Amino acid sequence: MSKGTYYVTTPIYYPSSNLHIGHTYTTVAADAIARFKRAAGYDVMFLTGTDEHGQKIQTVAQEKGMAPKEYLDGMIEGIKSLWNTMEISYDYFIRTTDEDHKKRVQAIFQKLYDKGDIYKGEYEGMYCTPCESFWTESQLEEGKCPDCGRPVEKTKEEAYFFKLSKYQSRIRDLLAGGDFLLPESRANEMIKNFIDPGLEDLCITRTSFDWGIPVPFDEKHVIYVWLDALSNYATALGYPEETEKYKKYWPADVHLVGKEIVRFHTIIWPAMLMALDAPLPKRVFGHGWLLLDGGKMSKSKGNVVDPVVLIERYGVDALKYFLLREYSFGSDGNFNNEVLLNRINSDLANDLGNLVSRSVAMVEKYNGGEIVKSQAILEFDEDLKKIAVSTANRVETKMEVLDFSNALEEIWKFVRRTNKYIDETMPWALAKDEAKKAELDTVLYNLIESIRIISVLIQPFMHHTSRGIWQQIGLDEGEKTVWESSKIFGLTEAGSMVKKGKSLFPRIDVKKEIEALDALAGKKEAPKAKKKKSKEKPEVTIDDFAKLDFKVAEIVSAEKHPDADKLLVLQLKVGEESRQVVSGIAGHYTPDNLVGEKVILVANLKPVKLRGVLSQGMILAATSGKDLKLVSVDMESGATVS
RNA sequence: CGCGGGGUGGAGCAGCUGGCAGCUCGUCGGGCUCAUAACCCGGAGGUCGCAGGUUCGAAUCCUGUCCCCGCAACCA
Repeated sequence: MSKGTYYVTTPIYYPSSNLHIGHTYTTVAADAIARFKRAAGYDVMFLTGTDEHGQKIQTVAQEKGMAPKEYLDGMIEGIKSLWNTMEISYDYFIRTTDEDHKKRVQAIFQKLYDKGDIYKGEYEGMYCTPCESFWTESQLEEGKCPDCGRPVEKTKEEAYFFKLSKYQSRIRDLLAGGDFLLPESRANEMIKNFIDPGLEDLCITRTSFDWGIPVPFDEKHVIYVWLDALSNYATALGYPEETEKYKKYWPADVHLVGKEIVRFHTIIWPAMLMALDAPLPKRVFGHGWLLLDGGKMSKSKGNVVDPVVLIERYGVDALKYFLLREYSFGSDGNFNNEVLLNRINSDLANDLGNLVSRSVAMVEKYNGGEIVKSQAILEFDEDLKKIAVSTANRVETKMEVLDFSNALEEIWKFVRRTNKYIDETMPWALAKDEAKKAELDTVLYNLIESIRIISVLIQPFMHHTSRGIWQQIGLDEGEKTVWESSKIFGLTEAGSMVKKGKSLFPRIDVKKEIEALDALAGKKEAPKAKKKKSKEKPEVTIDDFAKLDFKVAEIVSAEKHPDADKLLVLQLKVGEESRQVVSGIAGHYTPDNLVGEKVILVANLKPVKLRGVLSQGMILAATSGKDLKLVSVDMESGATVS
């Protein structure tokens, strides 16, 4: 009976804080695929889980005064309960702290090492001694440790490397080749940005923290994120053991990932598998982000949308429908409450909910709730039936390429067609004429049958609603609710009884709800703002301060830096002395209106070259959000400031 | 000339393997009264960022140009 197997995954999420709507988005999409494929007769494996190692987890747990595992157990309980609430039909939930995962990662590491694709080398990075942390150049904030604000030093440590470079040309072929990575534009991005400039071997272990899986033969090293995390897709099936499950489901049919981690899934992960001589996943889909007011959602901006609030108010199915219907899966989309509420009202309340409500009401009113089959045929029937039985095929076509939005749109075309059928046949008019009883019966039958088909079609996306509909139209889950039954018109049995129930989707007062949601968001932001202040810099003594030499300087001339957008090159006069300073204020000041300005210079800062131009010191400016103003003072050039 | 995405009726988007410019919301007018003030029909509204080119024909292909947004770089 089974058409074959289908293995779909979400990324494993990093539980350093609560999940937001972006995580929900990926997971809801994966769930829809899983349910759709199951309905279509596949033996489906749907995997999700959490990535639980790394320094950040260790730190967060420490801040809360907990052991990492204790902290994680709480977080994972929360995540599982969220997926539970959302009726996410995952088959397995992997945690990278699972003992069997750890064992398997070690086995993979060993295998790669034996093969010669892992070697010992030296990792060079910026090290903050007090925090015992390595940082990459880009993680540094103003050249200082992003955690404590203290200076870092370039330091080397022993580490293991994976020979990523060895697989460069094979990876390039893979990405250039076709539909391994969708949407296609992302493949170009990978090739041009990362592969063509040359892949570097990947550092895969650390000694600077210990919350991770130890290297099997060298315990002071722990395996760093990628080898550990990416392996989950295979270890969840038992790999590297050739278990039944592994043989059955590997390779994965699709990895769903957000665009920010496409790189790891389409370069590092395939390279690892190549090194292991394991089959590659068939496809990686890099979906877009949900943006908030046009910007990226981030915890630091405090603009994260909490799915739980939305579910409590509008229900799981409404949120799922919205996420899948509103956005093109491959591109970024703008999230906002008004769009959400309007979509719920128009598609779910007005079109679908109201269709069920009015149809069931008519069967009750005109036929005492009983569905009667009659021989009468109306001129509108044929068109309705044609659309009814052909919608499933169109949905299948769209789902094949993960086009959720248009898959749902196809179903809704049918929903609207059914609403139109009511207007065309005017059952209330037929009901007034005894002679038209047979026609009325046909109309009511066709309505309920159409609703049955709709309920089957929406099952992969909103199975809760499907059940609600079955209750109202007197249908039991069974052969009349399986996917294939949506391709046949006429399965509803004569004599079955309908019963009006609660509204499937009550209409929402958009204006009121937006106010309510804003109020909720407002309350939540207040405590968040306080938290941010904890990021103040450490206390200093007057001696520390006295080390700095501040002077008033006059800007003599200013021009744009030849090779940088955001930099201006300033010539300053400090008393009798001249200085050249490069400053990152091009976004806020034009060279012209700077000349003659008197600003404050940090005069004894070590000179550096910025994009090739010498900078002897820095000038002070105040910033708030996107605003920036130079600190200026009306004092003679050369005056000291303290 | 770092990489990439985008600029289509009031809003949000689709179309982009070239062939009368489409969808949802909003708006205006009409119909209906079974239904969750819902449903159905119709109208108004776009020189598809701008300028060239290829073509019988371009939103769709090519060239140039302007603007927006990510990433990268850089912000002493």
